[in-house]
Amino acid sequence: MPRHVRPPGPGERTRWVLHVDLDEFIAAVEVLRQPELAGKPIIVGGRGDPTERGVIATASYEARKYGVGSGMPLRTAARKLPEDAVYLSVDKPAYEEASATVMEVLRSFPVAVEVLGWDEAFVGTDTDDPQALAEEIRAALLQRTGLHSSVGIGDNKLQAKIATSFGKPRGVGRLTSEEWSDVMGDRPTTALWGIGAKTARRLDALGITTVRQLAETDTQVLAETLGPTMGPWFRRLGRGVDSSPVDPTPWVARAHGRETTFQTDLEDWDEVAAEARRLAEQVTLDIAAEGRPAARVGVKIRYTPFETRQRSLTLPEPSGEASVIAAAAVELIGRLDHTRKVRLLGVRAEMVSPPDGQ
DNA sequence: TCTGGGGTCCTAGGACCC
DNA sequence: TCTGGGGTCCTAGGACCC
Repeated sequence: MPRHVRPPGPGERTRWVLHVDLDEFIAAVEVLRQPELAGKPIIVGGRGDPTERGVIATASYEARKYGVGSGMPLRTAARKLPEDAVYLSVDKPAYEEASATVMEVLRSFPVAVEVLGWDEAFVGTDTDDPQALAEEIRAALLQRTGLHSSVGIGDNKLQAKIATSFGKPRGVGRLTSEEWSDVMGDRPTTALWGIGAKTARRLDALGITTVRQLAETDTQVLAETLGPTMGPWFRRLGRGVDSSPVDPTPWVARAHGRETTFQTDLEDWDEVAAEARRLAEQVTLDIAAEGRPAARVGVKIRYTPFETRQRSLTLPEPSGEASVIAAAAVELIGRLDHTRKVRLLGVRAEMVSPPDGQ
């Protein structure tokens, strides 16, 4: 396979970037385990009970025909879907295992692999035939995991990521600097990876609605209105420019958190504090597994009516003790508005930086 | 009876020090 | 009696992503 040359080293820019994205990953893993579900509308999310509070993690393509998708409340989805729809709870270990195999397959190619999540990764390569490599990767993934995927080809990560959507499902899309302006120019700014609804609204206020307008806006103006870092970065997004290399360095967690949504709102703040202690213990187990103590502790509260608040503090000294983390969480709970009802509670711990060399 | 759970990164503003 | 300006740390909050 001479055209794939050699694996690029860490931090090295490659000629091509491929973005590999598994199709309906979570639903597809469930079908592998229960083949009789194939072809049915499948919803994975929450505890698998559409009468409970919870949202969709993944909907199968069959289910998406009914207008449901990721992030939609399960109760809303249940109203749109037919009787024979299947609701499943989230089985994290199963997806982690499937994901590990997927990444193993990618790493078996002479490329740099940067993992983005359970079901997607960037691949950096100097091959002279990215299309062939993309097809080879798709075939290898299907053969070795039974899972279908889509691949985007670009000159950089930003382009490759967007290109994948042009290939979905089960195909290969392409978006390079040469095509950027023609393909992306008239699209709304939200078509860019990194611009969501809130930022789009702020850009709108500046008279910027399309990718082309964003690309042509003066850097100074963007820096002044959107911040010295974000402003210029948004402009680069608009131009399809992204110089960040595919980084194969293993991911190191900065923080761990646990949160729960209560099926009925909590009004008793003693119960909220008790729940915070319970979550703090789970977080302590998570960070103990990393082998690094917590430097900061935070809590997140979602009230009813829907409103989110966060509080955090720096510990006097880093600690991996459940009692210390729990006490900090309870202290932070004390700073919140106890006249309100609680629908969600989260506790998180930011860990000290890993020893040297990241 | 809408609106999860896991994260990352950036910014504004105050405190504090020199 | 007046009180600038730079640097750093901390808290709160927000945006975004999968």
